[in-house]
Amino acid sequence: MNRGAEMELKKYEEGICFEGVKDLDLKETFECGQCFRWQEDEDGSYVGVVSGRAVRTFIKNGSLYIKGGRPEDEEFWKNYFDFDTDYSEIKCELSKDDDTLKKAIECGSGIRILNQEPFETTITFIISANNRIPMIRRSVERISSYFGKPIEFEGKTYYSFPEPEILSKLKEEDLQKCGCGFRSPYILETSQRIAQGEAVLEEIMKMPITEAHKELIKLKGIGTKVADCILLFSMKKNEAFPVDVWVKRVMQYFYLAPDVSLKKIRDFGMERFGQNAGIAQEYLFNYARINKINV
DNA sequence: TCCCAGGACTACT
DNA sequence: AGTAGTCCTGGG
Repeated sequence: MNRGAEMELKKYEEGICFEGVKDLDLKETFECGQCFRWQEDEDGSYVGVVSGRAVRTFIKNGSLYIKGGRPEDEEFWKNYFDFDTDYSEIKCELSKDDDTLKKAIECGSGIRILNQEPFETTITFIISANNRIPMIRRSVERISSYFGKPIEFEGKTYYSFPEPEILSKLKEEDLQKCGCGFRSPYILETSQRIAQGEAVLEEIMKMPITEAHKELIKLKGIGTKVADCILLFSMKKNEAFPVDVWVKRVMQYFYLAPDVSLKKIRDFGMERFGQNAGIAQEYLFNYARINKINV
């Protein structure tokens, strides 16, 4: 599973650069619904803010360039892009005896699961409930620019996603201004519980998935699906299988009956795809959206 | 004007 | 345990 030895840090004056990256397509990875703060530029590069770091990323000749990335952050970015996981091997395993996944993987072979910051991921996916991607992006951007810390990069000002302590002190109307709607009180209450240490995401992250999931859904605004997203996208739980409407459709279409419950789909996905359920879910999700699969 | 969208909550059987 | 009705918001 570890191909970190193949990865090398190439000298690059304006930032850092990883040579020989495999199984990575920035568009597929940044626009598959797991993250909401990367913005594509005209030249195809992406600018984003990750854990307080504003950078520009692009791939050239098989190398990933992170303009603005600091050399001392090599491990941070290696972890963020999940470079210690061998996606080729996982794709091979998932394709075996599964024609649906084989096709789905061909449609999004450059998708990687990013390792994101737990608190930002938690709030972001509370916002995702019954919401569309452009609206989620807009709310997260507003929360950051109104309440985050400014970061200068390439002559422009970007903003970090605010800490729990900051969000916990806001008023409901502050979040309404960000377009959070009925989720505003959920964001506030969950931020307060985290800021006060009643819920410790770093501790939840260490728990086995079942226990961690149980802890997460105790928080306001977090149900089964949102908890699974937090586990998969920020807590290294690749066995999590978030079932949203697209995954529901693709699973009902290819694997199950058209009327099975969300819980059954989740159980089936985790059972069938095991340790790689979350990665399988991303390929299937992407495939369902591209092909507008409906049951 | 009505309807729905990448769910969760609450209040019911 | 499992299921309806309701919820901000904005785009079709």
